[in-house]
Amino acid sequence: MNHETIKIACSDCNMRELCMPVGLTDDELDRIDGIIGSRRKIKRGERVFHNGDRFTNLYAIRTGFFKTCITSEDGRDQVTGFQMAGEIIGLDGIVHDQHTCDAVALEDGEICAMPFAQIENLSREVNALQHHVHKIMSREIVREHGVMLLLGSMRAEERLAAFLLNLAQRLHARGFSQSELVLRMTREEIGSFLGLKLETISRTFSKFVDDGIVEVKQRHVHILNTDALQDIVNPK
Amino acid sequence: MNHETIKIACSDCNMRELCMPVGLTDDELDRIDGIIGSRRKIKRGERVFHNGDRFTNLYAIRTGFFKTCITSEDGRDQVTGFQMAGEIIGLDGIVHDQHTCDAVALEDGEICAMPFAQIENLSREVNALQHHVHKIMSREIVREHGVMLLLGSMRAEERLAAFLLNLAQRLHARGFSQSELVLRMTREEIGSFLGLKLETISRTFSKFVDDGIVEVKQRHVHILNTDALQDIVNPK
DNA sequence: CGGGACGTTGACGGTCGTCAAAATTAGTGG
DNA sequence: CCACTAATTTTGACGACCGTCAACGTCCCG
Repeated sequence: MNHETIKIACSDCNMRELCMPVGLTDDELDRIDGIIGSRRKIKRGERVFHNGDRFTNLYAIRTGFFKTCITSEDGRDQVTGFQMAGEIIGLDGIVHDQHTCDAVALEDGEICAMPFAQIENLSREVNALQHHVHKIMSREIVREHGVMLLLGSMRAEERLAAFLLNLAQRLHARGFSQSELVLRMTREEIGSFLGLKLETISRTFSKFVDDGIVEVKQRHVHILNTDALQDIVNPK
Repeated sequence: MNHETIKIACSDCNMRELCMPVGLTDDELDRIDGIIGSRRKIKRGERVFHNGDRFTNLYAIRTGFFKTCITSEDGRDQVTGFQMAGEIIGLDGIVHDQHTCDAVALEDGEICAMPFAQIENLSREVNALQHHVHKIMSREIVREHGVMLLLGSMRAEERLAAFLLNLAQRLHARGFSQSELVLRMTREEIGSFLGLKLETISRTFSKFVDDGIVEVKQRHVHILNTDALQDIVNPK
């Protein structure tokens, strides 16, 4: 193991409001700090975990941008999500003590490894932590319902519009601009997530530009008309 | 409330291996019995819960066949899953104390309501229950990853073949035939789940019949060639 | 027996995938 | 810093797949 690891505390982490339950006592917070095993730097392209890896940790993203993807037997690939600071990855591994997807860094970043056995131990004593873990898993289930709606019933323009609005909203919640965003993934990865081919992503971007809804320079996207995007997602 | 409710015990339930962790002591099993609030009969078409309902219970299906579906603002509908005996529904409600989908019975059945607050209480003391709850949620996340792969990358024939194999396998695990199944849902509901229109479902069934892979009489499906279905899902 | 829900089939068109080529950018090593 | 190669993106032409619309058939239940 040549990963750089640093001992760190949630209490110092500016992502705490995103990862952690609110209203903890100092004592509870200290105890949660104790289960954060290590902070690990991840380089672009590096995998946090891989399909088939033994499951031991959940990972909280401190910085950076990640994707999770599954590969079917015959080599089909599906991006199941893009994750950013404050989000938790690895929940797929619990059921069979083994990860069923890959988590890959799309840019350099840092993650906190949290041994799941310790999370279970501590959540028996800290009710807020227990409920928080349940909420995180439930949130992921609800998020995936939304993706199923997108994949099952939306057309290409609707999918891309929904995708851009979702990204912008999540970045905004982290203090970034609501209208300026930098895509950390390729057109192919967007396409894989949205169930479309990269050419369709490219064409749809071009159409949005023609319609004056966004400006696109490479991976820099400037949303000029949020309402128009919203109307595309939810045609009245 | 005019729902018929019956006090019931997990220890008597023949679905126990499916709902419950294994290796519990008698004492632990008794305590889990204690949180099963009521057994409720559900008629075909009746809703177990509805989008917007306050979340208080998870529900274990004892008998019957159910669907869960979400509706978007503009009225789009997406079936997010079909559930049968031994499966748990309601996990979507945890994150916001409110259900975000509908659960509807596709045939008469019985469910066990399990107050989630009591599940949390007891799982602080019974480790096997705690871990079981985590596994159930993780299993649902992994299942949805599979649906995303299906919706994102498969063609109509592949989707329907995967759907039939999945149903047959789950029914087989419950002691039913591996090759004979009765669909409890309409073509439209299958289509909604698979991201296809009902006409496409009907046409694809017809094609499978022409190819000698299945026999279809209404909702009765006889799988004649499982390998052929498998080859459709996973073309080599 | 009649009405309504459900299912099947056909014709046609639109959306998006496929294939190909060119343009632009990023990455690498000299 | 520059040259060169690989990776990514854009755009076009064409066709396949599936959606839409319509008509008809079947089953179920009162």
